[in-house]
Amino acid sequence: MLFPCTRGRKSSREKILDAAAELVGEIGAGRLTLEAVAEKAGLSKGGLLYNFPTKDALLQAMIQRMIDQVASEKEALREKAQPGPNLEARVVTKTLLNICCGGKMQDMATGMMAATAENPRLLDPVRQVIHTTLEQLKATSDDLDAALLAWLATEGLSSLEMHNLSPFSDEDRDRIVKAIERLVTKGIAE
Amino acid sequence: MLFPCTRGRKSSREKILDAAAELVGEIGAGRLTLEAVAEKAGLSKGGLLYNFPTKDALLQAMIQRMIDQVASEKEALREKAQPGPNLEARVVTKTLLNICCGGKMQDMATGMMAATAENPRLLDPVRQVIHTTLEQLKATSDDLDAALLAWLATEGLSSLEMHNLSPFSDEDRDRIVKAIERLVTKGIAE
DNA sequence: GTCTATATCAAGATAGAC
DNA sequence: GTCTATCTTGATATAGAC
Repeated sequence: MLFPCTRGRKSSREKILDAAAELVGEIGAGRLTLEAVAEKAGLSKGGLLYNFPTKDALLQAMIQRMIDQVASEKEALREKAQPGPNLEARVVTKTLLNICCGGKMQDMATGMMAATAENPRLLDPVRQVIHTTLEQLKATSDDLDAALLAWLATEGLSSLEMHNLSPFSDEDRDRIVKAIERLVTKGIAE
Repeated sequence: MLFPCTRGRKSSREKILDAAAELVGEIGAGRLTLEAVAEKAGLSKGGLLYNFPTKDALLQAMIQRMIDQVASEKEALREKAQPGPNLEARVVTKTLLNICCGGKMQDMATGMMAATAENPRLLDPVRQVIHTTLEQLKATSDDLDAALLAWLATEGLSSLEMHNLSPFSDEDRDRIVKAIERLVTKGIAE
């Protein structure tokens, strides 16, 4: 996804995407209205619609930004990754745990939910990413079972956190993250 | 959730809930309209609103029915479960794999998505169930790490399938289910 | 590039007939 | 208990001024 070179301070585009992501978390995906987004971004409805001609365009951009963020986090982690077994799986799980679940970047969640609600086909690019991830895991894992389970457990945790359904305390979560690491390096017991 | 004793053929209520669940899968949660539900259920909008005075009431009933289905499937499986380690975790994962992911009962998914989109607070009862599940796992698991990971992996798979994001073939899925079973009985390797 | 104003439309909900 | 209007609201999108 290309867009004009906007060095310096945040472009309207970015401000709008930020506002939209926050809003979904606050009021729910189904209640995301262009007017509310415009207000939160400090813009009028007309100004918003100059940047994103339709609501679908806005949602699509939210999804794409999320995908790009995940991809770049993944690249960064791949640089620093220790060699060893199930490398790809370790990178994938750590990426998800860093971006989606843990931090402030719950845009991921919210963007996806908004898109799903509005138009399931907007998730097609995500489908593509997930498909590719599976291919890579299959091609490179030393212990595929452990790799898949670690990946799925991460997706599970991330999914619960997305929907604000996570029952885990900080200590619980810490324990889980460590267990996932252990699983992906040591495998399932005989 | 109590409702009138309606032996014999399906009550309007049930037909409406079925229709709503199917519709969400077909057209997306955000496009679930009362009119569409009414039509699919073979009713008019007025007739629908007699049974469920508001859209929230309809969504709430969808959620509750889903919770009840999961609970009763869980009870059934608990009866038949083999004694052994991590029993609760085995019951929980098998329940999820049977109900949510595998079969025809994708109501679960769809109901949840519709509710999330419309009003995140409608998921409160689900939050309660998940919280209780965690408590039970903590109280009864022989190997809590393995129990939690198996549960989360199941949630992850179920979440992908919910959103139609699963990249797994039937063989893949079979392999994963077996791996989850192995994890929950054998644990993580040392 | 952003604003105001407005057209258009569809959705949820109500009232009252049958 | 279900139907057919009808009301009301609010959301997307357009047109054209600044």
